[in-house]
This record gives sequence, C-alpha cells and structure tokens, in this order.
Amino acid sequence: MTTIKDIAAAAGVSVSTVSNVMNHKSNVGEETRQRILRLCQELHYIPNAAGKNLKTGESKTILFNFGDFDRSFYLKIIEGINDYAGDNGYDLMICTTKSCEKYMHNKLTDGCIILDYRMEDKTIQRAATEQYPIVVLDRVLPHPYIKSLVVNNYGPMTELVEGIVERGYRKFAFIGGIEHTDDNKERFQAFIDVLTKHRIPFRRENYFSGDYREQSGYQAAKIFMSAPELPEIFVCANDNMAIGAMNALRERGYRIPDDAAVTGFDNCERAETAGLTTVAAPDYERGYLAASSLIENIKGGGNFELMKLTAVVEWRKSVGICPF
Amino acid sequence: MTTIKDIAAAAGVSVSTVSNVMNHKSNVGEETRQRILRLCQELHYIPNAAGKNLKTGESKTILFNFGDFDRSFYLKIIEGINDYAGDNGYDLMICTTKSCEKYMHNKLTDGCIILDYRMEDKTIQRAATEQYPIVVLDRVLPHPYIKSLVVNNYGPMTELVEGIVERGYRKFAFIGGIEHTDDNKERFQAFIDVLTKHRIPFRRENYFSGDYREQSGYQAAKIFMSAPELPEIFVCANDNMAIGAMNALRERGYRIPDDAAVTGFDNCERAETAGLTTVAAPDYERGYLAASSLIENIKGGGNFELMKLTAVVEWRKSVGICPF
DNA sequence: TTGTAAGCGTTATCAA
DNA sequence: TTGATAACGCTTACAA
Repeated sequence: MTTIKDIAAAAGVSVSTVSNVMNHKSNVGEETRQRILRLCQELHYIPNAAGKNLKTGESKTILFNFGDFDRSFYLKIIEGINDYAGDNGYDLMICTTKSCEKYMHNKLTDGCIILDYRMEDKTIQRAATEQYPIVVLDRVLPHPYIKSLVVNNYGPMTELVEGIVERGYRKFAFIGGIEHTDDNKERFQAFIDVLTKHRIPFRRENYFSGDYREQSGYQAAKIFMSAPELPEIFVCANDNMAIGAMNALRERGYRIPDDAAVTGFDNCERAETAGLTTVAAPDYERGYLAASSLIENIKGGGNFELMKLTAVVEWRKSVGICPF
Repeated sequence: MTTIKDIAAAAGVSVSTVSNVMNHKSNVGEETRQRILRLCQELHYIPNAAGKNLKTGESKTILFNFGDFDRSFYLKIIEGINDYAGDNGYDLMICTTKSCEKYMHNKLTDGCIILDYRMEDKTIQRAATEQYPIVVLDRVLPHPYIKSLVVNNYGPMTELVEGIVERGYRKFAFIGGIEHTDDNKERFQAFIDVLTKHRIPFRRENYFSGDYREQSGYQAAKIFMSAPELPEIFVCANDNMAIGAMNALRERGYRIPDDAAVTGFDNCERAETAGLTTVAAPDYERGYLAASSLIENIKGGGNFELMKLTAVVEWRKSVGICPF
C-alpha cells in the first residue's frame, strides 16, 4: 500500500509537496510536479480516503441507502443517482440498512439519499444538518435539512380505481404494503376515497396487510380464496404482491381477468411481461433528481421543498371489463 | 457530530477509557462503563470509521462492485452477499465502477467482490494481496489472492443447444455479449461446439456482437430481419438481449416460437413472465458464497481455488418443436 | 482502573 | 517553491 510518504521519499521531497501536487495547487515547480506525478503512476499511489476525510471533513461522496432486494426498479434508481453523481464529480457509495448509520455520520459522506423504509424517521432527522443534507424517497419528513422526493401516489391511484369502477367492478379486495409507510397510506386512502365517492361498500375483512413482498401477496390471495366469496378485483399496493396474488389465483385455476382482476403499483420489470395493470413511476428520473437535489443542497444552493413526481397508470390485460 | 473526545469530556474521563468501553475491553470499572454508555446514547455518539480505520488498518467491511443496471438479478446477488456479511459481523459497502478503486486500496475495506466486467483484470490483480483478498464473479483470473467464482456456462449452454438441435432447428443465429468476457466466450464456444458436432453449418454473418443490453438484442434482430432469410432460432448470450430480440420480432409481426424461436441466459425476472427459454444461475447463492469465500479468506482460513456453480436449463415456450 | 502519548495518512498553516 | 508541524478521531502500549 503506497502512501504519500512513500512518494515523498521516492521523490526526495516533503509530503506537503506531494499533497500540493495531488490537489492541483499552483505552488509547485513544474519539474517537481512531473517527477511526482510519474512516481505516483509507477507506484500506483491512490490517496487514502480515510486520511483525507479525517483532515478535510468532506468526502465528495454521496450515500445511497436501500434495503429491499425484491424491487428490481431500485437498480434504475441507482443508475439515475450514479449518472448524476458521476457527471458532477461525486462518488457514490451504496449501503444496506445495517451499515448505513456509520457512513452517515462523521463526514464520511457529504449527504445521503434514503430509500429504505426500515430506517426510522428519528434516525434520519437526527442525522440531517446544514452540513449533512438528506434526500428521502417515498416518504415525507418535516425537517429543515431533509428534502422529500415522492411520487404522487394519490393521483394515479385515484385514476386507477376510477377506471376500475368505470369498468364495472364492485367487489374489491385491497392488499396493502407496510402499514406505516406513507406510500401505503396514500395508496389506500385514494382507493377508499374513490369507493366512498361511488358509495361502493368496502369491508375491513377485504383489507390484507402485506409487506410489499411477493410472498405476502401470494399468501393474501390464498386467504381471500378461502372465504365464501372471491373478490372481483385485487388492488395491490405494489407489483410484487400483485404478482404473488396472480400466481396464487392461477394455481387454483382462476383465470385473470375473467375470474378475478388484479392491479399493482410500481411498473416493475415483470409487470409488463405479466400484463399487469399498474402505475408507473419514473425510476431513473427519480434517482437522477434525488442526486441532483442532494448535491445542490450539499453545495448550499438548493432548497428543501417537498417535490412530487407524477406517475401514470398503465392499463394492461390483468383488468378487463367486469364480467360479473 | 459527537466525537470520542466529547464523550470523554462529558464523562470526565480520558479518551482511552471511552475507547476501551467502545471496544468491550475488560479493564474498565463497571460504574464508569455504565456512565459512558449512557452518555453515548444521549449524545448519539457513533465512532468515526475513518479514524478507526486509519489506526487499526481494518474495517470489518467488504466491498461489492458492479456496474450494470440492466440486470435485475444483481439485486439477488447483493442480497446474498448482504445476508452472509451481516450474519458474520461484516458491513457491506457497494460501489459502481468509478469510485471502486478508492475503496479497494488502503484498507478502507478488508476485501472485495468484483462483478463489473469493465473493471480491468490488471487493476484487480494489482489490488489483490494476502491482506486484501478478492473474489471475482463471472471471470477467471489467475492470481494467488483472487478467488474466481463462475457459473459453468459451457455445460448448460451445451445442454441447451443440444436440446434445440433435438427439436429440429437447423438455422441458427447467435447474439453475443461483450466480446472479451469469459462468459460470452464460453457460451459461444459451447454453442459452436454442439453445432460442429452435429455438422450444422454456422456462418459468421449469423453472429451478432451485442453488449448484453436489451437494446442491442433489439437491434440485432432488426438486422437479421433485413437479411433475405430469417434464422429459425436466435440463441442469445443473455436474457436482456433475448427480450430485445423478441420485441423486435413481434413488432414485425413474427410469432414466437412459430416463426422464430429465441433463447436467453440468466433467467432474469422477466424471463419467466416472458416465457423465455433460458439458463438459470443461482443468484442469491452466488452472492452468499462469494461473501462467505471472501470473509474466510480475509480471516485467513480459506482457499483460492476456482469455484464453479452449475446452472440449469429452463425450457419455456419461446422454443417449440421446429416447424420448418 | 485510569491516563498519557504516539501514530495511522492526510491537509493546512506558517515559516524558510 | 518547498518543508516542518499540528491536527482530524481513533486505538494501543505503557505508565501511573
């Protein structure tokens, strides 16, 4: 492991001179600079980020945190973040829940983007400061140094359920995601508001509380199938659960949408091939915007206003005209 | 930002005492320990990893590097790595190509798993040492401190192409991935070997060199469709390109597999819903094994022998019985 | 049981 | 144009 000292020794100069070269300072003789640069190449010198951080208190690195490996659109978000950060001189570091706090504090990173719903509000709010701005995705957090970037769930869910009602469906089941998430609350609220508006009854037994994973949708559908009457349509809080539900229904020989219709939310990769009616959020764009907001805020120029992106309903063959 | 000094001051002790508490040393009085622990809670003290690394030269963190956001099974690999690392007291840090080298050197991480094919062999070989073992996925790299973990491409591709021949197909097209990758070479070699064995001619014009992305498969199919005669089957080096090809074919009104059959490789999420015949690699398991090998090697107990995982062919409806 | 001090690799300040 | 030196937050001998 080559350090700045090794380079200094090899070049016969002091460490400060090497440091000055590495940081493109102008106070170094051209000949010395060249010699040092050559040595860095030869000895494969890469400055130690820990040492640098410790001293400067800034890392030119942003952190992205996620914790759900079932949602393939996360990769699109990462791609958006990666592209913006890369183009703007910032490194991207990604971590899963467990290790995140360590990197958030202490200026190991300059700011972060949080997507993991298991990260507690309090933790995030405590970490955010003027010097360490945070962007949260898919949740709204009041705090002077946290910017929330959400996709508007209420609007498109309203549109979706209105469309379903229009197609004649009346007996609804709702497969919800993690209860306390804003996403889930908004999606359910839009759902129930449309039903109320049309005076369509919805009984609490027809709400199943899942965890956004495919397995829980599968399980939910199994439970609904054991009831005396099958719902006409399963509105699910995300695609994974919708796909789980579809699988369970098909296993029992039900056809979709003839025997029961299903809708999701997210427009994940499989939704298209599965013909699942769903709501499409702009993932790459979300990531890109999150990174750009964060970096603006790190630099001090930005703002912390809530930002809403709009998603659109994708009608596919998992919903037809209600045959009942 | 609370530092060890703040805690020491608040508790009226020296920093070494605080350090001893944080590191579960036994040489601290019980009452002092309690007081310090309480203060850490109250002041939200989180030890600065940079300072710690710098001093100890170890981070209890492993690094995972990837760089392709199109391949959703990467998340499964990450999940496997994350689970093993988490269960064994290691943190996981993930980075994309650009920022990787910085974290590889200098003991910012204790070892790494490399999946990005854009990372050069030389770079990896230079970074690997007894103190910094590396695991590479999907490529074979001779080096005393690099362990290669590959899925056996040759075997399952042979099985796949044999099966295709058996079903009566004779006019093949091959849509390859990035030329220099071992994956691509092996997949193509198996393909050509089976054809040769059965004396089925394959002309170089029927090889298209893609880049593993959906777009390049789409493009490839378009090019093949502009030739006088359409191949009976498109064997693709991965699923993304296969799905791209399927889309292009369908856009022109061709039915799959009636007018042309298609196969992929990877068994990505969409492959199942798309009914694509493909080869399934055990992704979660790969990640898990990679992490376990790496951590063994960090601890010094492991080995650096090449490890091969076997993939299996998944026959789906994108290949039928050859109608020609 | 606790404290002192050196040092990890860097940068910044100041002096030469 | 260069070099000493202190400091960032932490651990670890060693001394008290």
